[in-house]
Amino acid sequence: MTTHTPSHHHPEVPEEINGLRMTRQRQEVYRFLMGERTHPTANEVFMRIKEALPNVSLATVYNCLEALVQHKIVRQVNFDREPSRYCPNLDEHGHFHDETTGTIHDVKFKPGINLTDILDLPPNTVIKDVEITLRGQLA
Amino acid sequence: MTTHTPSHHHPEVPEEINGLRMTRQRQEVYRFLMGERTHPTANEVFMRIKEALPNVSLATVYNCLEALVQHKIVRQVNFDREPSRYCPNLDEHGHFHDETTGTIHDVKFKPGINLTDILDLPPNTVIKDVEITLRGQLA
DNA sequence: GAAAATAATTAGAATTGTTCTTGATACAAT
DNA sequence: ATTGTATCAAGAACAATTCTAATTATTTTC
Repeated sequence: MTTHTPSHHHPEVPEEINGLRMTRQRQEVYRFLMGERTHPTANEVFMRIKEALPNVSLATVYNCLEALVQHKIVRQVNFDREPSRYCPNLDEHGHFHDETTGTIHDVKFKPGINLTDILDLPPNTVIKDVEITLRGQLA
Repeated sequence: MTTHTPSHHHPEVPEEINGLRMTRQRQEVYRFLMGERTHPTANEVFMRIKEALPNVSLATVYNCLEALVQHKIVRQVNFDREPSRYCPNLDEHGHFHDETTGTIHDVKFKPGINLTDILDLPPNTVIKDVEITLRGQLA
């Protein structure tokens, strides 16, 4: 028996994350995203992991990304109507879209800031998710 | 000559707003949006103004909306990958998407709050546009 | 005011990002 | 091993939007 049996070795990526079975395809998607600060699109992920997994399909990349997002392993980020991008940073943060270079930067909140402190929300509002996107340029 | 000549009457909607010629179609789109608090989609605008303008096309609605957005007469709002919605409120504000009812509410900032006060932006950043969207429920 | 130039509109085709369908594979549980 | 369940691949389908080409309105120029 020359092939690895998952339970008999020490993998780079755990077999399961947040209850999601980490198949080979999901591992590749996950590993690539973790090493990226560029917020790649599904297609960019696809192009990249094809190097390691030549038979992977774009549909599978979409499936993997959806699974990772649903299990809160990565975040999906949308800018206007552009293709969705994916972000390994799970901390609460916003995104700054630099118009001149087209790059996207994570934006942290200043310490001690609470969204509900600054927004005039109706009472008894349960916020499940916040998305803050900024567009502009680095002068 | 029984038809109106634009320069001879007092229209409900001015002939021009922010340098944009207000054609009949644009007027209908604009007037409908101004009376709506529901952030309609392009298709909803289309369905509605067809009542007044039966020959209007969806492409025209898209053209009108784009023109109105580009001239800063209305705002385009995107929620995840859902169809774009359009908002007549030009004040800086966010949007709360109530998951239970599917409705969208404008969210004001508390007075005196400046986005740059709470975000840890890189120096020399010129912000052209901010989008804040919240998802959750009114418990 | 007519003619020419420009802009807006329409209908439908095309495009794009994403999702769905189907059959094949892999994996897990019995 | 056998059955059941999950995942995957390939390509078709889909939905929102944009584009194309032809037509109609409006503005400008004479």
